[in-house]
Amino acid sequence: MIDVRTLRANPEAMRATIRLRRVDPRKADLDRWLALDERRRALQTQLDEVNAQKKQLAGLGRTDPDAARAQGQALRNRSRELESEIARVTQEWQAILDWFPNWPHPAMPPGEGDDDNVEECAWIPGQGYLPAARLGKGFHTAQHMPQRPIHAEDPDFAPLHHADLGQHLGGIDTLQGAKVSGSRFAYMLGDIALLQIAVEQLLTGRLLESGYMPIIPPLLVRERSLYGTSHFPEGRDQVYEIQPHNVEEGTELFLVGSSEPSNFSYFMDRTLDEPALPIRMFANTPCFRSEAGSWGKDVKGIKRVHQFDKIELNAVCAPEQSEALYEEFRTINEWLLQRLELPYHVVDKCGGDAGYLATHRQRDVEVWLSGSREFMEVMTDTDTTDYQARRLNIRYRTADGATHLCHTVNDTGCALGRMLIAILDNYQQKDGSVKVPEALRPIVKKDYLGR
RNA sequence: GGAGGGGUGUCCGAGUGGUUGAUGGAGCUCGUCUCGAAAACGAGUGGGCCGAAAGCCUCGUGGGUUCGAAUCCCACCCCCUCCGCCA
Repeated sequence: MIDVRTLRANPEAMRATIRLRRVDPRKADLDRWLALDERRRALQTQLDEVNAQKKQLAGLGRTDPDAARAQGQALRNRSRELESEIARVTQEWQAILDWFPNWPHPAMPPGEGDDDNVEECAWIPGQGYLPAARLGKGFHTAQHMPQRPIHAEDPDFAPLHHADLGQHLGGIDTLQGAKVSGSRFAYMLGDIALLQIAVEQLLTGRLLESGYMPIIPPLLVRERSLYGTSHFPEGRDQVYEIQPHNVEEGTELFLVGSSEPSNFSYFMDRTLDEPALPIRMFANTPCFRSEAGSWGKDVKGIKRVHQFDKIELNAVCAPEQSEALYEEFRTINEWLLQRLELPYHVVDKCGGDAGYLATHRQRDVEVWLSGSREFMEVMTDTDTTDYQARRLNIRYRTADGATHLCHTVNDTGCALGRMLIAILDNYQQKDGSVKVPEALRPIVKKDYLGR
């Protein structure tokens, strides 16, 4: 949610922002909102006056109740009319306000979709960063990326899709997953499951060294948490809604699609002391997504499934700290991919492709699948400034006693299922085996899977 | 699942219809005292809305009764205790 005072002062800037972010103008109906806002304030002023009179009468009522009663009834009726009218106006006012996006970073690239994202950097194992002159828009650097499985000892073979490779190795079973839970569910077994555990330990170790606080949060949350992080109302169809029959009547919970709402909600309605900031934390949790409307897309394998594990990085901080944390998260993302020796590029997301409404600025880290010759999103780094903190009511207190809204920054530390895809794809060998990345061998304790 | 108790400011804790946004204590801030600190004493100290001021809202949330609600009524949310069940 954005600050209504800033909005009132800059309606044309919001009109431009709605265009930049490609928000449906019927939902983010600025003109309607401005009219409602004016109406709302006028009504509130009237109500304040009536309330002030009521208060005066209440004082009179102590000495002369009959006189107070005579005048009071009319005032009460008037205040009720005003209250119900304000409630009606506020409901619509709020419903529109919910659809206004965060103010974008001045450098957020314009554009409609992923072809308009701007490449910040690209890295290839053994080569390092590509020169800036080779960067472009969208998937521009794909042409410079390896076109054969990069870690294959003999790259002269037709690479396998990760689903086939996983099945061949006996470590990914989508058929039994579908039998047990339906399509888009999978079992991961044995060495491939171990591979995931190894990635978890690699990253977790790094985060602990850097002082990140581990957090194990609830994964079933109330509506307010998802509304607070702005996953609602826009992404409501992407989560599972739980209506339990075996517990208390009327309980309504949602399975989180990311631990971000759970993690930030820990700080909901709290006022933190400034010296405690920034608070950096990470959670390794399952994530549940209904992916409604994506039928037919990426149906093979585990790229798009209803349940996957993810290490999430979150920070609650003071306003002047959020940009630095946004960069810090990127360095951790790059560190992991470089340790795993996976090629990738980082893109600055354009207005039309920059995730949820809370986004002030966002970048994606996309790993290159040298076998499949495509980029795949594995991490998203987002600075939401005070947008989420305002809805969640997360504040901090400065030394002079004043309270201000915090900023929140969040990043995918690692989408584990997709990282497995990247490893399988890039490390596959001619004989159908998969080389284990150096950094994971201490835990996997094998040089190859399937040999 | 059964039975009971309770939600008040940063915290503890009064208040059961009339200047109570709220007694008191702790904490915190400032001042006096002190070489300095502690102690003592004095003053201050929740959040939000509306350009400022005035004013209004806020005692878990929402409704209701009343001239007037923290206080009475209803619904919901949450917490605690005992029993049951369970990892």
